[in-house]
Amino acid sequence: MSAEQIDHEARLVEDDHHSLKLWLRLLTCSSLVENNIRESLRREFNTTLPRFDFMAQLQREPQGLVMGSLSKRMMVSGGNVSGIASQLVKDGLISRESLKNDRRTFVVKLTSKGLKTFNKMAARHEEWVIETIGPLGNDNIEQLTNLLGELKRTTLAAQSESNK
Amino acid sequence: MSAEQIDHEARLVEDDHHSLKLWLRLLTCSSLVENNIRESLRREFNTTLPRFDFMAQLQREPQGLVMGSLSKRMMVSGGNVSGIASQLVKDGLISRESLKNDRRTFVVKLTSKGLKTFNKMAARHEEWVIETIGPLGNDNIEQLTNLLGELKRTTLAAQSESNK
DNA sequence: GCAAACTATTTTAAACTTAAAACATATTTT
DNA sequence: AAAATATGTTTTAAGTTTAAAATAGTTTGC
Repeated sequence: MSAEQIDHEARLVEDDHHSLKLWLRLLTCSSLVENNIRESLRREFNTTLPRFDFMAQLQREPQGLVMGSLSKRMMVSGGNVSGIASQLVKDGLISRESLKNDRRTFVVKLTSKGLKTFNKMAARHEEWVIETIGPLGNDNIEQLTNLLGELKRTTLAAQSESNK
Repeated sequence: MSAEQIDHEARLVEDDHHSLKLWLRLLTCSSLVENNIRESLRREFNTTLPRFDFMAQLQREPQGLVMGSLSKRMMVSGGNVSGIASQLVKDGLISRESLKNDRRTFVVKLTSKGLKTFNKMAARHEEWVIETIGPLGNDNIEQLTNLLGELKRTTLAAQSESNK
């Protein structure tokens, strides 16, 4: 393992461009952190990142969210959100009920059990993240956050451009 | 869609910490770019990101790679790599043969058809990435790349720490 | 008022992913 | 030289994810 420390960037050759290098490094970093968190969630709470993410979205919207909105926030397909919701309902962590005025739409909310469970997980989650990212130092963290904010803006702009 | 522009960070509340914010933003950015690339690969070449990634690793190692090494580079399970390899062999894009001295290990290489196919895809891939990330500007790209390099280092360090 | 178009969600079928078990081969120990 | 252990890969079984089709309900245009 230590003999060959390798990852997505390993594919780079000399004349590749900076954008490509940045993209591969971005992918490397987020995979590294993500695999970390994913495994911790499984180990300590026997749950998955998507389920955690789903609950996290609800935690800060006590009035609940509709499925489509969750799909957009989580950036995954509607069918996926639908499946996760079914599981969480079965586990009693969320409620799902249709709206009075539009019976196509469903609103999902954390149950009180769901909220309690989520709070426990969120506390640990933050600890893991701080363990992983914290050593980078506050200045770097802040700079990185700002630059990624720029990247997010330009990426979204490029997307809406191509959807014209 | 434009009415509620939302993503992973939407879960943040005021007193969350900087590390957490950075992690969510990292996830947002890489999901944005990744979904972009993934869809383009499907649309234009009817292939997937894992298959592309697999071939990309081989492209710069003309002498080929063993399965375990690919698994590490791609940061996915061995079984996964094994499945992708089977597909690519079936499509004639890679060859897979066992070593003389150790018949447990398999070396996979791009076939000439595989190389040709990959080169076409890689050229388009780079265009997509440049369209997406390029607008950020060279200075930002370079800074971001460096900072992510730091993050990569500290994350790896944190990991080897916890594996002691 | 009713057909057509649209919207929100779920279901389905196929592909992907994983952890763990199984398999095949190598190396080390006794 | 067995037996035990280690290594590299594949298979398996279960879960996840997606795009597309299906379903259900709503709105619009005539």
